[in-house]
Amino acid sequence: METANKKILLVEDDPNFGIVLKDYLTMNDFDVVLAKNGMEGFEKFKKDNFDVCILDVMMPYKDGFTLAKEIREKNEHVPIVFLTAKTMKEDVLKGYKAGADDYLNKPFDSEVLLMKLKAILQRKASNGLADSKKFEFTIGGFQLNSKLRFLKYKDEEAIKLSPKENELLRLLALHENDLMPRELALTKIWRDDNYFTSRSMDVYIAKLRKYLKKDENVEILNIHGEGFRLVVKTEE
Amino acid sequence: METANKKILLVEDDPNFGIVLKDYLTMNDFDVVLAKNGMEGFEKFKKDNFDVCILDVMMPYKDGFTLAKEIREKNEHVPIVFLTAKTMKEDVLKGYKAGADDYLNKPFDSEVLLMKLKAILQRKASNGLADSKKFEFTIGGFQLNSKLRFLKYKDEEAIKLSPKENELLRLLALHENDLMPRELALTKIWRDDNYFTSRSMDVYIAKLRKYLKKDENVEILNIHGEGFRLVVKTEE
DNA sequence: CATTTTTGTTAAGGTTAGGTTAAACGTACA
DNA sequence: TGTACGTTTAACCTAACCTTAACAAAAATG
Repeated sequence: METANKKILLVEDDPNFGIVLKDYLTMNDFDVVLAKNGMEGFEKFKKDNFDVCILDVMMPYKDGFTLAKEIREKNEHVPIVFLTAKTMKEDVLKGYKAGADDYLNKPFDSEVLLMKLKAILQRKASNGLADSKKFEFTIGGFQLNSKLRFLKYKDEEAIKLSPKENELLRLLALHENDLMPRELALTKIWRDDNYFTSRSMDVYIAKLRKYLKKDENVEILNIHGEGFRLVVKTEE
Repeated sequence: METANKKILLVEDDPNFGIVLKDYLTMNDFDVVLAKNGMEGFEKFKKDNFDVCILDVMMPYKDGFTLAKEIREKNEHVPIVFLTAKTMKEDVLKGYKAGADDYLNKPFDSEVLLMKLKAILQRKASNGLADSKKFEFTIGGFQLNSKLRFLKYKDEEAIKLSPKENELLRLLALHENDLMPRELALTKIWRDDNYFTSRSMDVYIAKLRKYLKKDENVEILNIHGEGFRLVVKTEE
């Protein structure tokens, strides 16, 4: 499981409802930042990294849609959920156009909100869009702890990873089953993209392959000229 | 002509409702393929490329969630909208887990559905999934993943494609059943149009034909002096 | 129907990217 | 000053990729 709580930006102008909802979410292990209007919401958004934004539609100074558009300009992927007083078709369309991920009509069942949040976060996570804060990975029969830099296969003793081994495997894991471009690793880990750093990376790929050999369902494939792909075969 | 209608796969077991909804969507400039159950829906999905899938949740043989999972295995990105009879919390969560993009409760306002579809298509489009970023194709019994550069026939092991093979097949797929002008491939892929590049392209056409031989309903036809045409015969 | 042009196909050749191992290098630290 | 560790560089080899050549077949041309 993930250790760090997910961060939510909640923008709601009704102070009573805002505080109740904030407390409810906090009780359910979210870190909540509450803003009283669109203006304040945008300021707070810029100053932090949020996993989800929950925006009331009807607000003074800056309504939810306008705020959503501004947020989208800063961050293309952060999930946005709208809260609205009643179902108005125009609002629904407007919301989706502003880049909404979901929609809730007030009054709503708080449990439904919770489930939607969980589902959205899970979807984003599995889509690989998050996260610079992810340190623990399951790779087939392996457990990678990227903070403590070790790789453990089933019940065997953990293998210690060097910084480069660790970062490279972590990048691959973040892109599991997808392309991890050569250039990405070189710029992120080696901070330079030339012939020698590239060869160095190949050496590390070889090392990782050696470690991962223990599980035949895990392998690092090369996509010629593009990069590498960490594949985990899921047998039936 | 890039104004081709968007293609929808509609899977709905109630024949009356299915036909009415299909007609309504057709009237609104969508191309709709209707399937009566999950089984049939999956068959039809495999045989074509859709822009959106609308799935009823409650269906005989194969329910909407199972179908959604199967669709996700073939295509990671196609938007999926669920139709469900009533709001059941478990279903909402299950749906999002299966990779839903949206959710509608029956009975629903048909205009709302239209708007959601438009919004979803727009969102996908603005997220850069236009022509230039489309990389998953169904070609008869084949699945082409143009990002990861592989071609998979049914459940056989994926064939790796070289960059040129991949781009060429992708261009052909983008013009499925239509002319893909020689000159287009040469300028887009080879960046030069002369005798030698043209011969090189012919070599690649031969390679692709060899791969595609596995499915006798798929072939690359030559249009003398013009270009090539990727044809997928749909029997029945 | 002979000739030219275009396409189909296979194979050889050259070039570059990647796989792997080992030695060299650098730095921290005992 | 040496040893331990992480990293880079070198070296050698294989695999992947693309082009070119060569010849055959098909289609257009006059």
